[in-house]
Amino acid sequence: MIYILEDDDNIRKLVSYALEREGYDVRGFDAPRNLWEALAEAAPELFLLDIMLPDEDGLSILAKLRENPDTADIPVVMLTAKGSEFDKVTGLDMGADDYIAKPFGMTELISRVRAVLRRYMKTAPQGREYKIGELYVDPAKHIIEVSGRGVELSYKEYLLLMALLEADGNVVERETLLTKVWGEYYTESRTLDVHIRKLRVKLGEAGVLIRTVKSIGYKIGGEKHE
Amino acid sequence: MIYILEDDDNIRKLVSYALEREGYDVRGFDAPRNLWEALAEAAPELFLLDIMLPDEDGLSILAKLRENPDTADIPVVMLTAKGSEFDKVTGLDMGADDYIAKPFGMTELISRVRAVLRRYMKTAPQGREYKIGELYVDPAKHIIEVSGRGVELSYKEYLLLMALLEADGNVVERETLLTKVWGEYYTESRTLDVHIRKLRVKLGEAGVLIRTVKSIGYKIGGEKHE
DNA sequence: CCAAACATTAACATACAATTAACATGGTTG
DNA sequence: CAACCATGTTAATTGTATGTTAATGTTTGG
Repeated sequence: MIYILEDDDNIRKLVSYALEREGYDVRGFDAPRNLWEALAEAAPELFLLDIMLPDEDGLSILAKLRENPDTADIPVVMLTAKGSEFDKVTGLDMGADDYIAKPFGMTELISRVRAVLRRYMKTAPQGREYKIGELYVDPAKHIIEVSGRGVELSYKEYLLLMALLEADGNVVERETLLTKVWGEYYTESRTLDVHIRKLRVKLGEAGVLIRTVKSIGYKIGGEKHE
Repeated sequence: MIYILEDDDNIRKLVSYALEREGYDVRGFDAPRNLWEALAEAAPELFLLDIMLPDEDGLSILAKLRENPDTADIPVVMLTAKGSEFDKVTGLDMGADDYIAKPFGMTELISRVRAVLRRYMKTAPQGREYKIGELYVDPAKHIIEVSGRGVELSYKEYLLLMALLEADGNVVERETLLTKVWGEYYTESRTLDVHIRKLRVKLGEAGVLIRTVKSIGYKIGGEKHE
């Protein structure tokens, strides 16, 4: 999702249209207050900010975005009608990730947006971590810890644990676990139970987090049902 | 240190002078081969590349820089005499971090260079060195040391180590390592294992830093999280 | 053009993970 | 309360990924 703040209706619509054709979700705003309202709901992946606006100028908005930890790391591209270098310098040094001088072509806009997003993707944190009681799991680093002590899991045990963690406390049906860990074609046997057991044993004190939901499947942590 | 590759003496000297006044160390090159020679010694923090050059064009140089793990992460700003959007797009999509269309003002140049460097600082606060336990690696100077003693690695061993280091402790899948080190078309064999082994042996006491994550791949470094 | 360094492959070793079978337990239900 | 059924448990067997070594190709630099 890209948020664009631009008071000129023509430019805003043109830009929105161009970006949407590229597959981006776009939401346009003609005044800062609408932007702030939308931000309360959800943050975008990128901002396009006009530097010249009726009431509040683009640079002070940029500053506010950088102050707020929720938006500080979201890339910002400034749109400026003034061609003077002074504005460019100021904008860049305030922490904008790029700027585009009007009038600009849509091809240029798109390539800039893409470039900024690509740079950002490289640094964005991908693998989230899980913490449930004494259990800590970092999938990206393949680290599993219970009370700070590392635990070594085999591949299937790991897949099983991940399947449960990803469900976020919801019950995962036996069949779902079997397909997720063993693939589409599994043969019914005690295999799942045996692996659940080994997982519980290896997790030690955190083993009790894995709960049996009889006749349905298993869940991890919390108290949620279905 | 900034390296600038630009065949026009006037422009090169002008740019060098402007950047030096800002406190940057600058080294100018009028032909690619001189640049490659200098790169064998030490890598810069940023490249300024002219897109139009006598023998080898700037884009192919950009491509070569991106291929080499020593320079792949160094920001590149393209200088272009052609104003057409096509060139800009191409340059950006090749992985340039910014471009500047000639004729450009020195103020703009400096602000762009500063912006790119600032962005880069955010993502690479370590300054392109790696230290993990007794292992020290400086890709820019191509130095690998274990407990202060220099270690000589072959090319593939080096690529392998870099692929692991760049992942920053995250697990790198076998397949990823194979494509990163051996290219898109590799044949499955024990090659990866053999190279991992040679790496571990050459790294001596630091060899244990490379950890096998069975059924997934390898990772380098510790277990800590906070 | 040869020697050395390096990369790859093959063949085998090893460790340990996955599966299965056989049996145990424990709770539910009529 | 007894039969039933789902799950737990254990241990033996089978299977597989990776480690290791040595031989064989392949570059490269003098």
